[in-house]
Amino acid sequence: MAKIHEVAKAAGVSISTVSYALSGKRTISAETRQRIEQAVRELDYRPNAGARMLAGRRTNIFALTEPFRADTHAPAHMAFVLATSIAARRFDYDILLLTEEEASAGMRRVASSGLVDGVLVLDVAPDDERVDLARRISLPSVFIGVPDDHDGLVCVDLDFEAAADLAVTRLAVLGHRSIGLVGHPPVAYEKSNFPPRVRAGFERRAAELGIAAAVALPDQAGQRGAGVRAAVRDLLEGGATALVLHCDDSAHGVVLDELAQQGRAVPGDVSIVSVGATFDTAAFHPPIDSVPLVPQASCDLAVDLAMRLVEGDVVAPGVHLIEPVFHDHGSIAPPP
Amino acid sequence: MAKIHEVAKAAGVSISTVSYALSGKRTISAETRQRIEQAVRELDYRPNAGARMLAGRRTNIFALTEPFRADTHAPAHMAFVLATSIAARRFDYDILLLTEEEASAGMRRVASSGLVDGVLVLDVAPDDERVDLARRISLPSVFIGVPDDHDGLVCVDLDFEAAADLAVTRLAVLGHRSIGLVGHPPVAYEKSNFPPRVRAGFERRAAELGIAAAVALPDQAGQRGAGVRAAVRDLLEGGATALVLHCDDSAHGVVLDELAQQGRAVPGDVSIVSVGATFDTAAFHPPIDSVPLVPQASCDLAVDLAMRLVEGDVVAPGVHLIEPVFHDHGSIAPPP
DNA sequence: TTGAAAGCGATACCAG
DNA sequence: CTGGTATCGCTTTCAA
Repeated sequence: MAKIHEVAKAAGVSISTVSYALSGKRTISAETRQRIEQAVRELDYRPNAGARMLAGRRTNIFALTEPFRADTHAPAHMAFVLATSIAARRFDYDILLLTEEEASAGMRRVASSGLVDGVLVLDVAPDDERVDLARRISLPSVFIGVPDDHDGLVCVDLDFEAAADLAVTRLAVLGHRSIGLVGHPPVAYEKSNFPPRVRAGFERRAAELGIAAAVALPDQAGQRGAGVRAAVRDLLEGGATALVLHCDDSAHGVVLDELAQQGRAVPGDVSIVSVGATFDTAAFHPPIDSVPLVPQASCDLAVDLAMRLVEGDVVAPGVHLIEPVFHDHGSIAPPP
Repeated sequence: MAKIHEVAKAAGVSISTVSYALSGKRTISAETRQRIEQAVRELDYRPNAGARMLAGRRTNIFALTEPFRADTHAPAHMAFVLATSIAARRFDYDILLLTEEEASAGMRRVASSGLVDGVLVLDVAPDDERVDLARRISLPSVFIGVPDDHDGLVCVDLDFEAAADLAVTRLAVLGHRSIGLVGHPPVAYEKSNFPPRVRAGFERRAAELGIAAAVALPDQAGQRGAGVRAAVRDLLEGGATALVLHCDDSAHGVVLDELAQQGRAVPGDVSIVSVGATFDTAAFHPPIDSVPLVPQASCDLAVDLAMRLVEGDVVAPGVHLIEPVFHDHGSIAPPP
């Protein structure tokens, strides 16, 4: 709990010199800087957060709003929270949590109390009420995800269309002429933003390449993945030699299990590519090729943009798309 | 972004009166209070967080340290984070997230920078490194969970022994004389704190009542819950007429599925009670009686204690146990 | 390259 | 019951 005053005295300089030495906002002679750094170390000095917030223009805190919705997938969500925190720490920023009701009311609160420098918006819904709020408050905000109405907002997301495109292209290059998509349950195509984008990219690219494209949106409510199993059978009977998966963790497992039960080898008989997964597709047996949604990539970019906004730099509003990357784990091959 | 000065002017009083009116630390005439409250509302005034931290003795922020361990169960963890946040808001406190490496280093950092008033420790391991840290820093801290060495620390947790005791007692009252425990995988009994406590409570109470008690700690690595299924078969063949479950979500499902396959009815042929679950056991088919671990209960108590510590009140160090509650969903009955 | 001093916006003590 | 004001610890402008 040493104060800047004590550091200054110990180093034999003024407090303003200490402040500048620490912030680096003014050139300090190497010698002086040495003495100050040593004093800081010896006293284990850390600037008082409150004083810094009051005197400076920065709080060094970002709010993270995350309404835990009923359909929120906990592991994926946790990965994003973690990634955000890691990204923020790289700029010496902390994360303040705004959950549930507070996800909206809290945005107002922290904005007018000057508790944070900006807001990171997680778990974005198509008709998210935080869209209006973000426009109303004076704080910079960055959405991790894309609401339907995002005029003037800064959003970050994986380029899901390009991801599906990439998956289809890789399969086409190997010679596949008929590909199936195992998607989320139908409801996800109304309540979420990205499933339709995957589907669109899938269908568009297939059309461009003159490839047969079939889509199955199995309901996952069935026992033991009955819906998913039926979807797989339908797609294969329809002539598909490859499957693109855009579904959750367990559905991936069910697909592999169904193929195994049918005695079809991966990738010998059927090729598989996962799109937009946040879990580790290499952990399956066999490992599955993937064009993943990488939380750290999204959150790094989001925090970068938030920092720029805090600095007062101009940031183009709109959706900042992250380029998809293909991860090869050996689950695709030419069709039999 | 109105300031206290403007509120004072608008209400025709001094700033100290405004401050006292808001904090309630001094009696204000009803009339004056009215005018101030109106001014506050009209200007949408909120005290500046930085100024408050600097001038007052409080930051109104708690740090929440949560190292996302490899074996952290995401949904349960999320429930605790959420519950902590809700509990804190009731005292007008916010939650600052300290994740991963920062879970420890961050404790030091926020302590010496005066960013928070206290630390809530989540996801506690038996040999948690944050134990030493908590003793070293000057901030109040409350552990949600119990480390092996908790001398002088304030900890909060469900009374797992009493929970198992309660489950056994209920079954004994109905006439069961042989009960089986389906537990976590063996490794959990070394790496976690509470599984042994459930086991101990289970065995002790059974011994007291002269009831046969068998324990199975199935490995969950097997395909389709093979380990859990084998455990259920063993216990029933051993004569058990009731099962106490202390295992994860999916293992619960497997137990029910195995019983169904064996053609045994619940609770007609076999009674079942879940102990220490954080998920909704009433959602199974059939619904399962439960002595749950309720995140909100733990976190409410933890925040209560943290508040008392912040206020300077004396809080008895040691483990503050939460009394278990039995939730009846109709899955227990007299033995056949 | 460095120092002195004016705030930042509340809280809470000392008066009245 | 209400007001004036010292104070919190730092950042940053103005001077040297």
